[in-house]
Amino acid sequence: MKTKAQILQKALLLFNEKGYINVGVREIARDLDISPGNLSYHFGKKEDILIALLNQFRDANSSLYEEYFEKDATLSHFLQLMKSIFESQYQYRGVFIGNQYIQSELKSADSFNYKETYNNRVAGFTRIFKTLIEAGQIQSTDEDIAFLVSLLTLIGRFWIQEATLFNHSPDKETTILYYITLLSKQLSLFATQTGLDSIEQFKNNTGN
Amino acid sequence: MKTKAQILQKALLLFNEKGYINVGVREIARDLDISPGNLSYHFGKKEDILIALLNQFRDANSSLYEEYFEKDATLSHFLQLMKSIFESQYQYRGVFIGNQYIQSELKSADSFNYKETYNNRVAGFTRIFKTLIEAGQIQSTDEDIAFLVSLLTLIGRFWIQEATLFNHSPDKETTILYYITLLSKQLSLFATQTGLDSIEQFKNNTGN
DNA sequence: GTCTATACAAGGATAGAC
DNA sequence: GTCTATCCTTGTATAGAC
Repeated sequence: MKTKAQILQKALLLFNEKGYINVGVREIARDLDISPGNLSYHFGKKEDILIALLNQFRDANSSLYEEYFEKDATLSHFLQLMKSIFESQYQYRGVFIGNQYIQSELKSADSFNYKETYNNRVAGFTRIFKTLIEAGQIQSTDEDIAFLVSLLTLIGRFWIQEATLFNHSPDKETTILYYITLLSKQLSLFATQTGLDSIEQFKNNTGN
Repeated sequence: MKTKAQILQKALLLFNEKGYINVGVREIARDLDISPGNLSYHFGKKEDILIALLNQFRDANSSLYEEYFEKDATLSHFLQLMKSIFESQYQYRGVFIGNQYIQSELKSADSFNYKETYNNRVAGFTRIFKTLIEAGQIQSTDEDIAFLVSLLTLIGRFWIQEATLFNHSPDKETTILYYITLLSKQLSLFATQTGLDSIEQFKNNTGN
């Protein structure tokens, strides 16, 4: 295998293990028994390695999309497509998890426990939805609640990253409104008539 | 204001502007006209600043939750809560956007255009959903499609981060299944009977 | 074209003086 | 509490061998 390909392979392996931030160029070179200078020759900057991996990932995805479009348009095929993409993402997870440095260094330290924070949030949301059901605002089974909670924790944690990364809008208000509207829409799918009225009321209040 | 508080304030300002990775401790010290050593005295490691900011953020949120629980359980109040939380997150965005280093350094370089990738993904998903409607698999308005696309792009981009950060499961298959189930559930909310059958078929296939 | 050796700048962290 | 001086590591660039 060419040196360039070897570098990419080893780099991805290490990124997946330790996170992009925690992998040094010297470490990659040492593991491959080449000099750091050689690495510089093939990839000028460390980030060029990241870009090359991102492009590899994107190319792999393109093939998956092409395969999909050759089949019938069914939800089954679509879910198969998504599953393939997710597997591909898992393979390249090191390049997506930019803040894995947080995970690796803070996780063990009891300074800030992400797992615990996550569990607390899930518990909090679950409690909120149960009372919303009791109050006749939404109508849903326990399974629905679990689903809603999963979705809301994910949106609640990562909307800000999406907004920044893809630069939805430079304006704070517009950005937040976009994601709150997303939430409203999702909640309305499970809302009773009373709940729908309440959502409308919220929209009118914030419209002012 | 105490030096410690000043450091936190200035650090957050800089993190929000340039991203955690791109802010050096020397820079924070210089902006405050104190020595790097003094900064080290108050926060042993750079990450200790991050942790302190995360704790500040968490405390601010706790108050918001408490306020919410004092009110009636309505969707309007819940959405108000979420809006407040989002505003708080926006204020602390620098500590959440771990991979802002990607944004700031790759965005201008035409090496990997995130914005373009995002737009392509949105266009691709929109196309897919339109054909799924034509095929009688889902039933939804244009607004519904836009909503579904927004949600799917967010999930599709950040599920891997959530899974890693919160350590849902150490097992690849279980993790992917969890998020694919989430997608299935979301799609089923807009699926026709034919579509629901197709989703069932997918589940049976992957169950083997 | 490919690679090694080496130099340099910048950043995080620490010891010790005041 | 605060500062200076210093150490070590990391990313990056380049001269020169093959």
